[in-house]
Amino acid sequence: MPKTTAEAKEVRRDAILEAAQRTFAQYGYEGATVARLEQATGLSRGGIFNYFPTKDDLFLALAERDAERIGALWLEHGYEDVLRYIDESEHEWLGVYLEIGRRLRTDEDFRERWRQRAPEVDRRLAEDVRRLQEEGELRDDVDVETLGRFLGLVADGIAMNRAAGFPTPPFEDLLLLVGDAIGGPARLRTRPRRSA
Amino acid sequence: MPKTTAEAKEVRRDAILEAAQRTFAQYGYEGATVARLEQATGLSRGGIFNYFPTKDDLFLALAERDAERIGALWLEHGYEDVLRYIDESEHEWLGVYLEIGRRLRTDEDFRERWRQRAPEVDRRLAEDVRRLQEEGELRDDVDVETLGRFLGLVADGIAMNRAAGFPTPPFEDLLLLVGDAIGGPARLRTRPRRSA
Amino acid sequence: MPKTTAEAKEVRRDAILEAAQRTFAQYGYEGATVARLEQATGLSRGGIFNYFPTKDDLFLALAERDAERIGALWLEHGYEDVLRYIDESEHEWLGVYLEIGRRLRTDEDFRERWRQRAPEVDRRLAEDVRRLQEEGELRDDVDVETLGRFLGLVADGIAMNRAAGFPTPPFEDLLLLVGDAIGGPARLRTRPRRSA
Amino acid sequence: MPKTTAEAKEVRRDAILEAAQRTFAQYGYEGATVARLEQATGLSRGGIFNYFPTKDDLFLALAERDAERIGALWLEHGYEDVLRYIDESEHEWLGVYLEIGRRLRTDEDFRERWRQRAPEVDRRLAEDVRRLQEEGELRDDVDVETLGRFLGLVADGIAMNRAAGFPTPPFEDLLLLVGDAIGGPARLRTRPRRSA
DNA sequence: ACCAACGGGACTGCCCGTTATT
DNA sequence: AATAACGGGCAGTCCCGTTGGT
Repeated sequence: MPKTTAEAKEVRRDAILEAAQRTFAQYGYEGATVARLEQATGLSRGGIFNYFPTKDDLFLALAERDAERIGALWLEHGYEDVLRYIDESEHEWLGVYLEIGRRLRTDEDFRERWRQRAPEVDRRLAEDVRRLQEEGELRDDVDVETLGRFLGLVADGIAMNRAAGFPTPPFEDLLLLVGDAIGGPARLRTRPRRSA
Repeated sequence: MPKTTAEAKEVRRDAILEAAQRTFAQYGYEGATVARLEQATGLSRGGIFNYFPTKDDLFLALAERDAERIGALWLEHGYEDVLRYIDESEHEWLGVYLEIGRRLRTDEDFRERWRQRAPEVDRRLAEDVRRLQEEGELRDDVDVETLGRFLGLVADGIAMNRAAGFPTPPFEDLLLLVGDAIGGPARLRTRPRRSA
Repeated sequence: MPKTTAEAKEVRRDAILEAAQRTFAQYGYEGATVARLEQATGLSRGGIFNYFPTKDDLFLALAERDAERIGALWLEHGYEDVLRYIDESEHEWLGVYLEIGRRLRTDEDFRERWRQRAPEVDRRLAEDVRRLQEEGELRDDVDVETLGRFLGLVADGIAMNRAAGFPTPPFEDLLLLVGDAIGGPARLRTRPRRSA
Repeated sequence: MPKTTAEAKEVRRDAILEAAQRTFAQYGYEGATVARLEQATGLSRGGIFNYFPTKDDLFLALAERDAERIGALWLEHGYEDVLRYIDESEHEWLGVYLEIGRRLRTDEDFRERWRQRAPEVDRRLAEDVRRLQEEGELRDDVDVETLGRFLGLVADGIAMNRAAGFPTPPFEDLLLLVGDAIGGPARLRTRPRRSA
């Protein structure tokens, strides 16, 4: 008979993840010392490591959660909402997003663990982009995979700049530019000179 | 009379920077321990710290060098070559590029030191983009600053993906997409359906 | 009225001791972490610490139990059976035996607690050895205390070697050697050259 | 051009070993924390770990040094002097000797590393015992290997008891007993009753 | 009686920068 | 100028024992 119910444990776990999110984002992986994690979570070493055996595991859990969220957002609301989400995100959120890429670069073990993550979402994303192209929403003189990667790349670029505190383009303009980049074949873009 | 001439010293300094470049890129700032820097440079602690009082100073020098290079490339050959340069860059190079952004996010001191860097290049870059727009190379229904930022953002996105080892779009396609995004008002893009 | 009877409690306590025996023997005192004790006993922290307030107390109880057992064996069956018992003992058993000696060396508190243990058995052992000498079973040109200590010393030596996994002499040979070392005055040992 | 000469380095290394010897002996392997090693050596972490990459390596070096010393003593002066050496040894020395056995029991990695130690000495020891037997110094109705193991076993027993602070037999008596145990075939031991 | 969750201390190894030395 | 030795701080993690809870 456990001390608390399973849900309560889940709640606690999420609270830890949430606090860790802020800490990793603000200080980066190495800068997010266990002492800071303790402070952010309000728990002590024993408490935190009861849920995640290692700082690395904690980070990985965080990373997976974020990847899933983004994937779901894309599938349910389309890429525009993903870009908007990233654009509007708190500084804090993006830090972890970028740390994932960073650790993929610099940490071989992490790279391996990440590879073993469920690739289901990725597959469905690719499928979704293909569907868009077939429906004429996307240009067809460029490979659909290329279009998908371009969108991902723009998302990363937004994240990086926002997280670094640099000003990013107004979001509606950004959508316009991206739309013109990937837009469907029929769309003849004779844009009126703007009266600025 | 000094044992080595001033130029010889400069050569040595550059060699250190070059070796450090690889190390920082591969392991990230924290992962690039002084021991690894020793190994990469072939020098010993004393040798390195003789030229750069601190690991942090070494990194800052590296970052500034890179920023200048990119700026010069843009001014001399245009944004397309910048994108191409980044796209073709060795994995190693990009690491440092991204570490700069990261430290801007997570390290307040670094942020401050970076801010004091010569903003001259940035000003000239902005001016260059404005010129392009006036010459009709860029669309005019969107603010010129927005266009510049969009380009920067795409560059960052490319860097991030290439550095993480993800596949990036074929470069010519990428140029096409970006061109369509920011291209001039006269350019009516009636693209032929491709026969795939 | 208690949920379990006093005997049941004793049974449980013994089960814990038994499991702890294996764990201490295999990993040594420090290596026998509470986590491993949990696993070995099948209980949880609460369960264990309910019977023994401290890991240290658990070990002390174990040590005392063993000392008593050895003492009883000696008194009831003589030193030869003690040597045989040690020689035949499982690797696991001996570990604790040796850990006692070790902690006597390195841990002052333990030394003090051990000293307060009942010295009754020791006294009776000494008496038994004296009796043997008086009956002519032991040589009399050497102090009886010396003989007792020699036997103890051999026992320890056997334990140490067996526990370390080193091969020990065949037991019957061992008895022969020890017998010749301590044997009575009348026994003239004209040993035939063996035909090897 | 190194900071110090090679000999000076060796001297320093030995000084560390000497200090570590005391610390390991007094507190045992786990109890000999790096902090205590720092205090005993008068060096700091950086200093110690410059000579031995790991606490474990330090201990292993110590263990090997001791094993060699004992082996050399046996080969040059015979087993009697080995027993005497152990018997007269400082409490401090023996601790390490016993810790070796202990770690052989409880630490698999250590066991493996120890196995890779040069077995040359062991071979020569075995040879030496065989020679003694052939010269009639040892009894021949017992396998020579058994005799060697018996001696080792007695040595361990002495070490254990002395290190634990227990009184051991007077050394001359001990030699007498051991001599009678392993002594040559011709020696008829009709011992006179002593006049106590 | 027993359990999981948690607190907090301590250990080893690493890491950066300084210092004696050549 | 360059080296290797060294100092000292600190991070992650393990570990023991306690506490809230059933």
